[in-house]
Amino acid sequence: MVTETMLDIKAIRQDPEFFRRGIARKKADPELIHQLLTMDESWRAALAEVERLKNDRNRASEEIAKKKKSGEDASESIRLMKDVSDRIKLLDETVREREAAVKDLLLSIPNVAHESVPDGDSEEDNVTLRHWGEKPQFSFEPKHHYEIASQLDIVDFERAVKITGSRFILYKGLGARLERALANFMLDFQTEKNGYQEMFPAFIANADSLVGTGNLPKFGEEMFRLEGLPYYLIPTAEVPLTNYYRDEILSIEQLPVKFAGYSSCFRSEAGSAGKDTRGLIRLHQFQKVELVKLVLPENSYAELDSLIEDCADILEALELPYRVVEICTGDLGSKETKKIDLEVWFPAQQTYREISSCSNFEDYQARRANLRFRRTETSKPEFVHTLNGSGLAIGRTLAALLENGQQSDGSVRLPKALVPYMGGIEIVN
RNA sequence: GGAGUGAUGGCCGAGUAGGUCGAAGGCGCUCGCCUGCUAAGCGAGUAUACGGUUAUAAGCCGUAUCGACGGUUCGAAUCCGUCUCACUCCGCCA
Repeated sequence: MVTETMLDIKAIRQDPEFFRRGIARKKADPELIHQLLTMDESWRAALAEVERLKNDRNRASEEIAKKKKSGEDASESIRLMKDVSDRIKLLDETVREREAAVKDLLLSIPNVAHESVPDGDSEEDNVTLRHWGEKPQFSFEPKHHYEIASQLDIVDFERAVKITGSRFILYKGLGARLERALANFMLDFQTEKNGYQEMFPAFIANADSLVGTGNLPKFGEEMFRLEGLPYYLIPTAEVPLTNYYRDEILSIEQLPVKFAGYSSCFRSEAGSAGKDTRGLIRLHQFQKVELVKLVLPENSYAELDSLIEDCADILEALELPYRVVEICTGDLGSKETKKIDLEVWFPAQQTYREISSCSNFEDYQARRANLRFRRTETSKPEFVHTLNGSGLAIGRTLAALLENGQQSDGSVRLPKALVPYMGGIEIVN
């Protein structure tokens, strides 16, 4: 059963002050905690009352059964219980309403950031942790990736708009080959070198799965929904991979689970009109190799570090300069406790752009997706911690390769690691 | 898409003239006994969630859960309705 619980209500009852401070760091209203606890109390009061009535009813039912068996008259008890049953029906409704209210409030409360996350108000306050690689020097004015792609005729922007619409593209010739080569290279790398299990999921997921990862109910407008069906195009392979063990209890030997999944990703990009409208940066459909880990709670921050390394490995193998950026509390999503972005260098724009995002959700998704493990055969199930990171977004990787590898004659030199995947082609021209 | 069958605990599998059924039995598993070792045998235990009590322990009390949701009833695994899924046959396709 998928729950819509986000945080542990028991933990909040236990230490409300901790959560007040925690959500204040994320720029949410600390008063929410008070509202939550008030509603929680009234829910529990109603629950206790209705459970007491049900207890009465169960007892009376036993009595009635006995009387009937021995031939006594039970009509008086039955008359009394009819009244009790009616009251239960009404109170049950109250309990349901208050429970729903508690869940709504819980959903509006963001996950508390890890103590190591830097304070900040916005993306301005994110902290660059390190840089890797030499930015390429050009003896000419470097072109934008979309200019290069158009001139080499490896991406057809105009006809893709005709066929589908804006923010869709079509890879052509060596562009299509490059897209395929990148997918194969990334999957081979993550499975052979970094020990992930390859997964190829359906690109459509049901509502329960999207609730499990936290895409629903709050972010439904960012996804494409199939008309008349409770199905959505997945915004990332994180959805099917994280939900793979939903409602299951794993044994401790199975952890950590490490999945690498290739998929198309569909984003409606509602509210991003006018942003990055050219090129491969912001599309309704792109391909990505996603890494997902299910891990022991005590290991999740070490696992986040290694996840970042696994993603950075790809950039290094592709000889792309990048930097590592720690997201501050004000820029952190409501679900993550800590997030590190990898940003790749785009010479034409003279800027770094996000190409991978690695996050720890602690037990946020596990709680929603009911993803648990047992330490021993007889111990109580506990929630795992879930993490994911892009390893990597293929469209943006392809764009970065074009810009960083461009030469004065308009051709593009490919990194050595990719050449075997391109059937020996070193230069795209 | 058409026709039919089914859905019970970790697994298998009883249970429909509604009544102490959270659910017989078996397997598996855990602990103990026994046994040169292993196997066999003997005994006990073995779901989850939520609420209450409590030390945020154990235990105890209560409520709910027999695919899901809703209904009938004092009372539903058992009756009725809707849905979902699985399997078989036909059709269609890659």
